[in-house]
Amino acid sequence: MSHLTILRTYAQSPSPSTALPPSILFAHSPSSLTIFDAYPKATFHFLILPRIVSPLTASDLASLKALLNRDKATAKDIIVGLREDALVLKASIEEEMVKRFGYKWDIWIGFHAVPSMEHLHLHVISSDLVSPSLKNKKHYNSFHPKLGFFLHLDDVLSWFDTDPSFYTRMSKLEKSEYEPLLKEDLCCYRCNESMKNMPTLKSHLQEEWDNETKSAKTKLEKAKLVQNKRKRNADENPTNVQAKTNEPSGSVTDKSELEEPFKKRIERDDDS
DNA sequence: GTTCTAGAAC
DNA sequence: GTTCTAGAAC
Repeated sequence: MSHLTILRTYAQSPSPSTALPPSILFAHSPSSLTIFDAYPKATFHFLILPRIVSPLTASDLASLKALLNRDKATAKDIIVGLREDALVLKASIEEEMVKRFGYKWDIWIGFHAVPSMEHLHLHVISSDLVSPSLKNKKHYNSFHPKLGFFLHLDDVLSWFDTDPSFYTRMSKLEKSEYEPLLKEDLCCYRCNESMKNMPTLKSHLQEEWDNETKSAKTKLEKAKLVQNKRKRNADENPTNVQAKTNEPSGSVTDKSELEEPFKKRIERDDDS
């Protein structure tokens, strides 16, 4: 069995849960399979595959390019379907992030412009890009969120609503246009700093993620303190909650801690 | 897609 | 001498 066609074999399976072990298959529906990427390029990395069900053929679903260059309405249906599955998956990844790491961080959903394996597959990958399987420049650049090789799902969906000539142009997905991107110099997608080589980039990505984790946890701790303080104040003075919560706290120096809940309150007022 | 390894880069 | 990349082989 060739590694290059293994995904098609999965997608053709009439009974995925009996054919595939739970170490490969994460979930499935009548229209798709969600599998663990065999060589995850981040802490969380899954693939969503559309199943080959009539009237679709393996060749319709060979790649994003193949799909976009067939019937436009069908292509949109398939991609919208994959999106729904991806959002469900994203929610369960976030739940797992909170369980295992105490906070949640970005998850990217998209296609490679030029795939290296046959059969359409949607990547759902956490933004840390910290993984032993991320080994070379091509691996990294293929997921760099601003380089152009990784096609964010919502960008691809937006092509359907632009003028037809733009859709036609984007649907070409020419190898010659995208493959050179994989050879671009290494640079951190977060801070834009250029990196000499892969080992340097990998330790930098680890650092960036560590910093993200640290500040997320600090933020959560601060929020908890504010919450506890409000609760204490309310308990001490149940008849005058409003006056207490409006007191300036004095110790909070970071404005962003206050802006976020404030913004939400404004939005709620606007909605009603 | 990965593994292996020659030779470039340091 | 060691580290690292990138192309060939699978």
